[in-house]
Amino acid sequence: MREDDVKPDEAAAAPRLVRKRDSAGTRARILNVATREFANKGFEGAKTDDIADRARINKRMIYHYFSSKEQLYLAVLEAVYDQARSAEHRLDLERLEPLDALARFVEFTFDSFVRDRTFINLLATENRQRAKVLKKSDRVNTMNSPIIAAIDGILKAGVDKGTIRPGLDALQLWITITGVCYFFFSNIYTLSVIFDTDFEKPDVISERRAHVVDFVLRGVKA
Amino acid sequence: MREDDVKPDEAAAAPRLVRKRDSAGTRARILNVATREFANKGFEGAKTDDIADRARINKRMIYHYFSSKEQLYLAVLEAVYDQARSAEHRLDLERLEPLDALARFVEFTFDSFVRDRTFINLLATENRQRAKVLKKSDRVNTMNSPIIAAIDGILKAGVDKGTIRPGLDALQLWITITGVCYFFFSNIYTLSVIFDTDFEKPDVISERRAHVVDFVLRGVKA
Amino acid sequence: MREDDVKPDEAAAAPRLVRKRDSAGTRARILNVATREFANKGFEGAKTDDIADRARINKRMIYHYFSSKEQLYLAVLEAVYDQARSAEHRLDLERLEPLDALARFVEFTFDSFVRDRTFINLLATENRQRAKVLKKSDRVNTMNSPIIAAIDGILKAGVDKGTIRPGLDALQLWITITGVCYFFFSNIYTLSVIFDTDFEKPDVISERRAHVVDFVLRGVKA
Amino acid sequence: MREDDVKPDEAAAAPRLVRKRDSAGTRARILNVATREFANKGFEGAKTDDIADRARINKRMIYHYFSSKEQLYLAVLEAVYDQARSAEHRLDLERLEPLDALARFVEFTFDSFVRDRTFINLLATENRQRAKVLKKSDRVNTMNSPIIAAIDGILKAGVDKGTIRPGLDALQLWITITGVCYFFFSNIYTLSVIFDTDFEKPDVISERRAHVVDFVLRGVKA
DNA sequence: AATGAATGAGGATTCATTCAT
DNA sequence: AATGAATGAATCCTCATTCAT
Repeated sequence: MREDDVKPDEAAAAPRLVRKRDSAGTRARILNVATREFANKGFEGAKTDDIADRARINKRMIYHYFSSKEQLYLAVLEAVYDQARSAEHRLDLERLEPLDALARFVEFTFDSFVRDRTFINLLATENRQRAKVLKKSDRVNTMNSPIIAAIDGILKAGVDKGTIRPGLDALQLWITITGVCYFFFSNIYTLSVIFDTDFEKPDVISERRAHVVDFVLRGVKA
Repeated sequence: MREDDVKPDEAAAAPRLVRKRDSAGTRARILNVATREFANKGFEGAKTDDIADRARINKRMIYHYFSSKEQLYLAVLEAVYDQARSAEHRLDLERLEPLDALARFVEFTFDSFVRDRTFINLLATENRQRAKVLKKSDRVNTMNSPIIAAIDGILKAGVDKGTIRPGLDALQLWITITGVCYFFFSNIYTLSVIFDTDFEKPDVISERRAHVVDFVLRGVKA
Repeated sequence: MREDDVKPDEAAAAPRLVRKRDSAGTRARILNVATREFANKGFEGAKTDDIADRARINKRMIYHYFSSKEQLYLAVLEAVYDQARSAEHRLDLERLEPLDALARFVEFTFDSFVRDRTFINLLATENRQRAKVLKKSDRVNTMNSPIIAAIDGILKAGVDKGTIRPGLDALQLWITITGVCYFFFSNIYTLSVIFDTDFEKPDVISERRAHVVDFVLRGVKA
Repeated sequence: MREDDVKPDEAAAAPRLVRKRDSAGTRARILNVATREFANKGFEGAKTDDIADRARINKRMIYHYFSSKEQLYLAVLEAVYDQARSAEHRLDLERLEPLDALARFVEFTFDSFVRDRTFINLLATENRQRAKVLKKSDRVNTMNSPIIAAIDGILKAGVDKGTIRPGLDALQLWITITGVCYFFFSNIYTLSVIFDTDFEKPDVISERRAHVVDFVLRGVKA
């Protein structure tokens, strides 16, 4: 039972002979490759040998920079949460009309999964092991508060303007929006089998996108 | 990195010396234990040794009845889909008013995850490996059509009666409902860390349940 | 590293439902299949499961009739030696002119390997394990004396008639004749690779046959 | 059914604690031990665990240096063919009179099997599996051409000088010479049982040797 | 900083054989 | 006579990690 092998990494492959004692580069290359490996194969399925091979570094370097497979995996999780948060940060929702801001957030969330399911895969792995590793992070928690605060602001503004119904909780809404986007992608392979359809086709995806935006706005409007 | 071990299986433990040559029983016991193992540890993380120990059978029997770890895992997937489908079947939504029927379906979906996250865990594993194994099943696909047909019937009835807005697609709605319930549970561990809250507490869960039912009905009403 | 699988046995396949409690038939079928299995895969490579499957009998029957894998293997060896001896017996060399008799024996030996390499394969296996099993037979030894006696008679007659040179030992000659035929077939696969030729082609075989007969007669003539 | 165990390897035993990180040495030791194991037990009968134990290396090293049991076995085959070829090379037959050269080649072939039956045993195994592994070698084929060319030269010279009869084919003669020596050793255990004699006794062996040389020369002389 | 060699504890799977009917 | 269930000891191979340089 072997996963489809990830292709050799072009970005990583390049500076083979040139590079010598490039601390930051080596570390970054390990992290990049490890992110893909853990996302594609899960924690147990990812092999340190493969990561070393694909990163074109000596296996010993993994331990030099990250101490253990688990620590490397945690570094991957933290990096990926960082990226997600800073992408949200760049959204700049405050300047939009409340309903437009929500629509944009839904689209942003949905599209982020269209581009890349790395985050979803890592979270699947981490939840299967009950967040055992993520719990050990001292950087990750409260990382998501800004987006909840932003949504809270939008809701309040919308209620004030009469465009959004009162009584909505920002955290619940965030979970709902994320979930309604997330599930389609997190389960896209089994859904494709069960419904005997290829859910990855662009038109299926854009149909889904339209439904999600419409549905969320419906549920939120005054 | 070892998962918290599943507790020894009481059901399985009982008839140690009494049982002899109980074909159906042995098979069933393997399947039960394997379901929990694969759900708790994923495909790679589950160990045939552990399954054999916990099922209190000789390891060789796994191969006698299921040929390989992968086939055993597929049998688990099929069994679990079967159960899900027959639970849906018992719902008997047709007799209710359209909006009530939808509410009941949402509650049923949500509650099924409250009781048992086995299905969620297995799907997480299976999606991480791109449904590689599920694809090989010749029993699973189209298994879910009945529920889509049922929802379609509800939507049509609701539109006729003027209680449900027109233009909704049954499959999209099913994905939305399932997703809005599913994500909360599939990601409950990482969410708990990120938001520094215990999302498993009963009052958090029932708050979430109320929100979901309310939100779906809002999105559906005429 | 899996051997080319032997095809399902038509002879054995037939009387599936008809046969019931056919002691001699069951035993014979096991022996037939086992002969092929041991010849094709060696002692270690032959699997009792496969033998049972191909003989279409319950695995337990092997133990019923033959006690163990090793005993079954010994029965195969004995049967195969029996057949070889009785084929030699039918040769009836005494009535021919000494040189013709030798020529005929060479051809017979050579042709017996063309038809069937079962014997060669079994002997290869048995010699690799230093005749450990054959030693345990109380039927096999001295089985080959008749042919040596026959050759001895031929040599003496030929010397008397002046057609065969004196000083030849019957046993040495038997080994030489057998060896000169045997080696070509026992090593036909590696020879084919080493010399990059297909030694199994009919014309290659008949060229070899002519050489062998010619060479032996040359070595023997007065 | 366990083969007589090979005695612990003195050569390998020595530098237990001293040796550290000796790449070439480790590889060579594995290859040596594996050669004996495969020769004594065949491919299926040889156990990687035993090889590791006897080579006094960690089992993992076998896979480090040779990737798999089959690759290790192929390396053994190639090494053994290499040795055979270079021994032939050292023979330097060209300087001798044609008949003496052939006599010497026969004696050399015979004696090589007296010293060591490793090669015979490995070929027995490999032929039983139809040269499946040897076929995969890209180094082995055409390895034996030099000796055929040498014999061809001898035959031509002998014919020219009138000491060797015309019409002999070098390849056929090589097969005949090899076979006439080989069979006695490849089947020495079963022959000993069948003829109830110990064919390994020195005087039996030298009697055989004299016969073979005499017989080949007879078959070749003008 | 970087490397290749080395390790020990598993991991899935196979196998000849025996048990209970 | 015949069967399917059950067993325990191997067997090849893998993996995260450490050693020596």
